[in-house]
Amino acid sequence: MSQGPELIITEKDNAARRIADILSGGSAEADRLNGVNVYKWGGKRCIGLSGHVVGVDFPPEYNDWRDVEPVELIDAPIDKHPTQENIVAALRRLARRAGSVVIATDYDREGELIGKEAYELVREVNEEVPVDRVRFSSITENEVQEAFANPDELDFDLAAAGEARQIVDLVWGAALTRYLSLSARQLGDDFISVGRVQGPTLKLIVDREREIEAFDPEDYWELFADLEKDEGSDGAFEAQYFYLDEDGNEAERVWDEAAAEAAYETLESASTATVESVRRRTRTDDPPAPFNTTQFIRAAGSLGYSAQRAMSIAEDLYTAGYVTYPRTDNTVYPDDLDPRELLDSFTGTRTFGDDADSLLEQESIEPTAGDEETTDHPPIHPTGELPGRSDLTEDEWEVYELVVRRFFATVAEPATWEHLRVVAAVGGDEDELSLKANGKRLLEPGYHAVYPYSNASESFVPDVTEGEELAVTDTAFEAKQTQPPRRYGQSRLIETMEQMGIGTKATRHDVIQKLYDRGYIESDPPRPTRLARAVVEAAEEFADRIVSEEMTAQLEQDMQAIARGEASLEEVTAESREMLDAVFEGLMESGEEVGKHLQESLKADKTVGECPECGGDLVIRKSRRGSYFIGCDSYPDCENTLPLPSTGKPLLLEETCEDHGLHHVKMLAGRKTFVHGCPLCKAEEADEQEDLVIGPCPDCGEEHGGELAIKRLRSGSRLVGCTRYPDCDYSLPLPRRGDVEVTDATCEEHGLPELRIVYEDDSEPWELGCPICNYREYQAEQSESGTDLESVSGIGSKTAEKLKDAGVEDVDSLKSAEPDALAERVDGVGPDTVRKWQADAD
DNA sequence: GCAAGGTC
Repeated sequence: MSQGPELIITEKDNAARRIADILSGGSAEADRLNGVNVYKWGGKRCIGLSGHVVGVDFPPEYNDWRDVEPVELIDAPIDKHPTQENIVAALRRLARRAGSVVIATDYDREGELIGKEAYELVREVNEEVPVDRVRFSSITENEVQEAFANPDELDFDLAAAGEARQIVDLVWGAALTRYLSLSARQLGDDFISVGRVQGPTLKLIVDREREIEAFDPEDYWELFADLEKDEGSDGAFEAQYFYLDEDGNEAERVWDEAAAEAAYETLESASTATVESVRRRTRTDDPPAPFNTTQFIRAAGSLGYSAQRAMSIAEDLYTAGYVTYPRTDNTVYPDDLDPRELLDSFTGTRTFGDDADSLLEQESIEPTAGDEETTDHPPIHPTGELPGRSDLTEDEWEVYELVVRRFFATVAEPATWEHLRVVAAVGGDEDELSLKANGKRLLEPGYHAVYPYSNASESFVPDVTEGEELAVTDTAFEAKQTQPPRRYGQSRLIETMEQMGIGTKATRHDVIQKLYDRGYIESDPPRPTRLARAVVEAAEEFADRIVSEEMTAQLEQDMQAIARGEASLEEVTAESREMLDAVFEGLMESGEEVGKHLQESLKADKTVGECPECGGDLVIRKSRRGSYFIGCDSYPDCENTLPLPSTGKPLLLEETCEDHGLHHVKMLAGRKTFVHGCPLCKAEEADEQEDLVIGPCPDCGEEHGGELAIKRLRSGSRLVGCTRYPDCDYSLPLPRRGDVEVTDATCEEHGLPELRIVYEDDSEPWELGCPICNYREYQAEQSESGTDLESVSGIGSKTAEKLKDAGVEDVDSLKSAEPDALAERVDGVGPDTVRKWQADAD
């Protein structure tokens, strides 16, 4: 029997802490090793990894994209190397003296692989130690105790299935990405990527855009009448004309204009309608299933959160202990979730107390269940540990409330509706027309009472009886057109990816973000760029698999075969490599074609329009200082340029300027995004507008007689600046939006008039006051707050709070912090993470 | 500097 402590390895720190807590009965203490948390009690140690701590890649001699032919990557060796050095080092140190090891990573395929990676790291330093595997699908007392009482073995076949995926993804992704990037001469930051998941996702978006463009609208007409039970009563309602089509189905759209007009003539001349039938039905409306990641993102999406933002908030709420793990496919609550106990934790609270009480009054509580029951994690639900209102930001609170209320909904009663359908007729025997109205009344609100995000709107139709005469008080004849399909929104995209089986709960939202980062999509809902179309077209012609969902479907089958022991990793990856060989044979034959097409599309994405000076192309360029401007493609023969605003990244809109034919420009800058419009119009407006002098320049007024003036720049921005510019560059900013008015009031300190900003819409004018005082106040505010830590990607509100506790107040102090020392002070944060933040902040 | 999958 080996001596030494038992070492428990989990997939993440959070799980390690909770498992240690359960197994130790609360006595475990946290210690830090290499900046990694280790929980200790009795003869046990528990450490959390950070997902994969080793990664697959080609050896360094394959690193140079220019030196290595992409095709060579197909049969290149693949190495595994630590990617999280500090965690790997800590694990090795613990493993060396461990008497036994228990792998307690997540209960899914990737968890098995992560477990196997940990196993190999253990074996490197300790050949003898026995290694067990435990499996549980939620970190609760019962499940964890049960799992540790019945340890199992690692499933090496299942892990091999995951490894096969890693290899196939790397080989196809890297070889094709390098090929496309090289052929389009796009090396560096702007490389052109493809992959098994991003490919089909991008094709989905491009295909939809193709449908929209190919769409041929059709005219149709719809007819409506307002009916009233008794004249002057409040029993008025709208009814719509319908008829039975050739197949005997009810139809409302009239496709023939003459027929529509004839019907309308009858309708318009009718003064009464006779009720022909009344049908009343009671419908139950079942409460929704528990949240998996996709449905959570969708619900948060309807509150206005992007997929990325929703997940980031959920992550913070999870880390703080308020909600369960947010990455899950499961829509069935585990047996040991006791709804009453969880509801109990909300009683007496201001926001949720009343609803929790009313739910607890139900005789029996039977939570809803969705179709997916998985072993990974429970559905997303509140943990029962409640945040105070001031512990969370407004957004966090809104998302937290959504999760709480979704849980409430899943344990609430169904709603019942009364549907009332009335059919009435107008006209005589010859030209009789049918009108229908559908009313909806909520009889029992059920779950809607606790879940206001669902649609519970009623539509009124009064109580009428068969044979009753109704007055026709108004009629409407509406000419309409069929509409093209809508672009996918982010949550629809994620739902569709889930249906197609591409990506995972933890990656789908990242894939969408990647498409934005690569310049494939823009705006929200996302719209594909020319480059995206060219990439999809090239793939369709030469490497169809990489943009087809089939690749994932096939890989999924192969992985299952490996997991069952019916196929080997070697067989599957060898077959995949052969297919990629065939793809490259086709690409080699195409010569320069693919690259040319990609380059043309890249240029089209940047082309604003025709240069008015030389007839060449005006394109968006980036200056050496990193700012954007518009320049002529014929430079240096033509030196025409137009400035762009200094904030944001330019995006060309479809819309073009009527005067100049140039595309309008939108500046993307997160919440500060705005439409700049035609860059030439902006420049001309600035040239035409006289500077308006408002007072002496505080810098050079006395000495040189400089004066301050309200100026409009060719880039579209406005400022108060010195008339002696460029000899004097004194300036004060002015807001982009609204008209600047000069008031009669004068600032005594600076001798300048006070300014007011008035807006085109009716919103309150902004009394900006003296521009010098205003700017001074603005600067004071800025320096007080510093740059917000949360502006760094990866830092949420909870982490920001922890950093502040450790004395790091803003981005500047984060940048100057010493990573190892900071990691020691902040729970759950390693030095590598700090370095990543520092890099992001730069 | 490539992918996709974990996690932060």
